[in-house]
Amino acid sequence: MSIQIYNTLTRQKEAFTPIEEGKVKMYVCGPTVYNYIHIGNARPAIVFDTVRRYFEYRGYEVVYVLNFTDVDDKLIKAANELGEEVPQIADRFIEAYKEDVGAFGVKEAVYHPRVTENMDEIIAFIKSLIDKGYAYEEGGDVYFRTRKFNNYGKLSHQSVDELQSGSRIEVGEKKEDPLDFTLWKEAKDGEIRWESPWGEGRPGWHIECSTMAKKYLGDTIDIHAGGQDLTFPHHENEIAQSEAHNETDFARYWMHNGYINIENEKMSKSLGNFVLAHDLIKQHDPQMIRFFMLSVQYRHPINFSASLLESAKNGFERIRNAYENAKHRKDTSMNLTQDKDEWLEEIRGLKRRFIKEMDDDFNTANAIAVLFDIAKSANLYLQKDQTDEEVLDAYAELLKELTGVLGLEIETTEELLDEEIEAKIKEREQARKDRNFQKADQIRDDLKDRGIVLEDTSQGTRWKRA
RNA sequence: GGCGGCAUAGCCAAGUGGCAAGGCAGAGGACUGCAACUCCUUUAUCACCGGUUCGAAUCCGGUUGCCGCCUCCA
Repeated sequence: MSIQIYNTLTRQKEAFTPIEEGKVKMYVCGPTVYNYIHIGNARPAIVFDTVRRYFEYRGYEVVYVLNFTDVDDKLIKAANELGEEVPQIADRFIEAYKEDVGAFGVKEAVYHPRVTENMDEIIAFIKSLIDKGYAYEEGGDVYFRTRKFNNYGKLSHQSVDELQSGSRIEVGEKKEDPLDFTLWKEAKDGEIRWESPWGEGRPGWHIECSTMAKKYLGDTIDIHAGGQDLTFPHHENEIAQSEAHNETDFARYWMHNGYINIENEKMSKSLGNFVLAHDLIKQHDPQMIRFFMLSVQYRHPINFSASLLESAKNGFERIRNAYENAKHRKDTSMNLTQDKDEWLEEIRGLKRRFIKEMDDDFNTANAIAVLFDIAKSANLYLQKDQTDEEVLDAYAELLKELTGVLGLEIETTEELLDEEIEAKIKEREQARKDRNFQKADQIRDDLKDRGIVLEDTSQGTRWKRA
């Protein structure tokens, strides 16, 4: 069974077949780095990181490219407001992006190209489009001749005429046609600029992705991904540019993630109702946030609220508990062989289910449901009077392996306790033996205040961090 | 106006023809010195109306409500 991907281009799930055996060339539209990212920006980062991890789990090499838009109108505006230069701002927020997204367990891309580092390629790309008649220069700007590209609208499933009727016609535009879009923009006074055959200026937004995808991945890539709102016009324009230029298909599979809503309203920087990832990870376990995001199918919208986060926290805790319980029980486990094989077969079956769910368009919601079933199964096994080390290991390893595929870190207690706390726990155990429960409870309360939660099991007392 | 999405238990959320997954919260019980963890039990006329079918949450037609894109946006 192969991996199925819902392709925006065809509006259906398709079996994934790579261009090159065993390799996935994947381009994800990255952020414009003029501010900290909000959690809506974090969703594609997390979702497509999970896609990447799953491909890798299934044995593919993934060439993962995520670009940074480090020059555009918003950056220029931010620079003016803050009294800084564009490159300074870009550098700062690229670092912030990597830090925030890293907290969510997102791996670094193989390539993180920046617009300003690919200016020669971008200019050459535009020049070639002009040579082919797909673009024209007008007063220092360069525009793409949209109607000349016959397949325009194939991704968003709109005809050029329908788009035309809905489009705004700006007064004083230099465009031949309202549907044409900017490839190169003439610099205004004081704006950051690059030399070009059309005078000093900077690239339009869409051209960077076409150029950098080609440079790092080739004329045709396997997967192009981004937020739903990029479908039109951004991705549609990329297709027009790239296919006009390369004269071949640009991307075989297009993936788009749904929005995050706040109070059922779209969150966006322009609406001002956003939650910055940077702030959120100070208040909540970022791993739990990732778990929350993956608990919904990536194409569906997610509503965001404190109570939903609380619910996710408790759910994630359940999976972590099962893992810790299995590991803890192992210390006192005996090796028994009677029904070992049945349990190991059960464990293999659960793993197959996880893979089956992920194969179906990365259905992380169902994959997480399987994680809960593994936790339940492990907990049931742990109820037995006697357990087998191999089975306990198999449960713990499976939980670690599959949470890892989702980019979730299940380990919570790498740090060892200091001696004082260790001594307190021993002291309490003695108190319990002496049936001095008042003292025992006192110690437990004290440690709880210090963030250490104690649990008494039939195999002895164990602790975890709150 | 064009294109598209969504409506499933108190909440979240899977499920595209065959007795409605899973989680959170609640209630009751077991275990426990008490807790915690865990286990067991427990809650759905799948927005509405009509149709196709032996059989529909799922397919078709219609209705209502909410949302997105068509303009910078993940």
